[in-house]
Amino acid sequence: MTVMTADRTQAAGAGDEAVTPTPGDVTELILQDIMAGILAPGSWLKQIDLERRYGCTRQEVRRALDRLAQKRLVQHVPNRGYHVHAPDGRQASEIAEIRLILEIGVAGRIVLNAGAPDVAQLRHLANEFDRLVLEGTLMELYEANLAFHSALLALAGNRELVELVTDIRRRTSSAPVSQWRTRARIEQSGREHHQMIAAIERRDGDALKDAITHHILQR
Amino acid sequence: MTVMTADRTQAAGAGDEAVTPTPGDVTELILQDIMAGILAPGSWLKQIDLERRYGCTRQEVRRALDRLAQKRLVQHVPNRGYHVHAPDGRQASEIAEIRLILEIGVAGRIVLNAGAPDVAQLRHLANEFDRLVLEGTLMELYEANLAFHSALLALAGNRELVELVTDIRRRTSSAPVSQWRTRARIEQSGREHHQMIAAIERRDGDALKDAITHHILQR
DNA sequence: GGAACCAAAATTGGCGCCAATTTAGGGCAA
DNA sequence: TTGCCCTAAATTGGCGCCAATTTTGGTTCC
Repeated sequence: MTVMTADRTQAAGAGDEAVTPTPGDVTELILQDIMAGILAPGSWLKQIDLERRYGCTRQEVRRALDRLAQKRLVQHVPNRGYHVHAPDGRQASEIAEIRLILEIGVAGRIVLNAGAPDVAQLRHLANEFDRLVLEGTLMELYEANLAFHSALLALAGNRELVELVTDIRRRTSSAPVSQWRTRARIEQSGREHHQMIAAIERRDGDALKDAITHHILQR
Repeated sequence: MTVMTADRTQAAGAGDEAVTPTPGDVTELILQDIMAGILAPGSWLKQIDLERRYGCTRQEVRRALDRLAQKRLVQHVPNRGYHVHAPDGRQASEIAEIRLILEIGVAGRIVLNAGAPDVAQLRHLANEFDRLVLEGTLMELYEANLAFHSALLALAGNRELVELVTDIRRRTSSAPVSQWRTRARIEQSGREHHQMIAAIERRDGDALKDAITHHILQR
C-alpha cells in the first residue's frame, strides 16, 4: 500500500491505430463531428446513438463524453446527459484576446528564431491553405489553418505554448463554419499568412505583431 | 473473495484517513494529495490503494485518473497503470514563460480596470499570504498565493484567462514544495505582492510589469 | 553463483446487467 | 377541448464479475 518507487520506465509513445472497427480514440471522432457541424451546438448527445454511430462500447462513449466535458466542448447535466456546448460571444472574444496576447507576446522570439528552412516550411503551409481555399472542404481548410499557426508558434521554441493554443482554439470553434463567413474573408486570411511570413523574413517584429493582430481580430 | 461493496465503513488497514462519505469529486482529493506531496512525483497510483484511501469505487478512481491524465498531472501507461508526472525543467520554464507573457500582456488592462475596492481586496489577500508565512502550512500558503494571483488576473476582465492560468499553474506544481525552497524567497514573494499592488494604485503599468516579471521568474 | 524460465499472485481494463431517474404518451375528469 | 395525473418506455449511471496482461517469487539448468 501507499506509494513510492519512482521507477521510470519511459512510456513508449505508441501511435497505434488502424485495425479493428475502432480506429483510435472515440473522443477524437466525436470532436471531429462537432467541429464539422454534424453534431450541432445545443444538440443532445445520446449515448446509444454515439455507441452505434462509432461502433464502440458504452463505456468508451462515456469516457469520451467525460473528456469532452472536461475540455468544455460539451456540457454535462446529471441524469439528463451531455449536449454540445454553444459558446457565447463573450467567451469567444475572451479567447481571441488570450490568443492575441500569446501570439503577440512571442512575435519577437519567432522573428529571432526563424531560419530560412522555417520560412520555407511556413510558406509551404500557407500555399497549402491557399490551394484548399479553391479545392478543399471547410474542414480541410480549418486543419490547414491550424497547421500554419501551430508551425508559426512552434518557432517560439515553446512546446507547451503550441499545445495550449491548440486547446483553447478548439473551445470556440464548435462549428468552424461560424468563423469564416465569407469566401472573401477566407482569402483575406490567406493573404495575411503571407504578410506574416514576409514580416518574419524581414525580421520585422512589429510588422509581424500587426499582421497577427489583424488576423486574429479579423478586421 | 471480494471485500466491501460501496460500504462507507472505513477500511481498517494502514492508518489512513480521508474518511468522508463522498465529499464530492475524487479527482480533487487526489489532486490535493499530489500537490501536498503525499503522492510523490514518479510514484505509481495503484487503483486498489486509491479506492481504499478515498473510500470510493473502482470506476470513480478510474475516471479521476483519466481526468488527471488529460490534465497532464499523471501519466498513463497501458496495462501498467498511472504514475504521477514528474515535470522536467524544460516544461517548468516553458510554463513560466507562458504565464509571464499572459500576465504582462494584461498588466495594462489591470491598471486601467482596478478600482479602490479591488485594490483593497488584493491587499487583503496579500496580507493573508503574509500571515500564513508565519502561521500556516505550505499548502495553505500555496492556496493563498493562488487566490492572490487569481484575483489579480480577474481584474483584466477575462474569465477564461483566470481559469487558463490556474490550469497551467497546476502543471508545474506537482509538489509546490519544490517551488518555494527557502523561507527568504517566500517572504520576498510577499513583498512583491505589495509592490504589485502599489504599482496598480499608482496606475503604473510598467512598474506592474516589472514586479510581475521578478515575481514569476523569481530572481 | 548467476541467468533464464516457469508458475502463481497481483493489477489493470472491459463488458454486461440492472437500478434510478427522466421523458413521452394515453386516459380520465372538469 | 384542455389540463392533470398516472403508467410505460427510454436513457443515464453505477456496480460486480472476469479476461488479459504484467509483476513477483521460486526453481532449475548451465
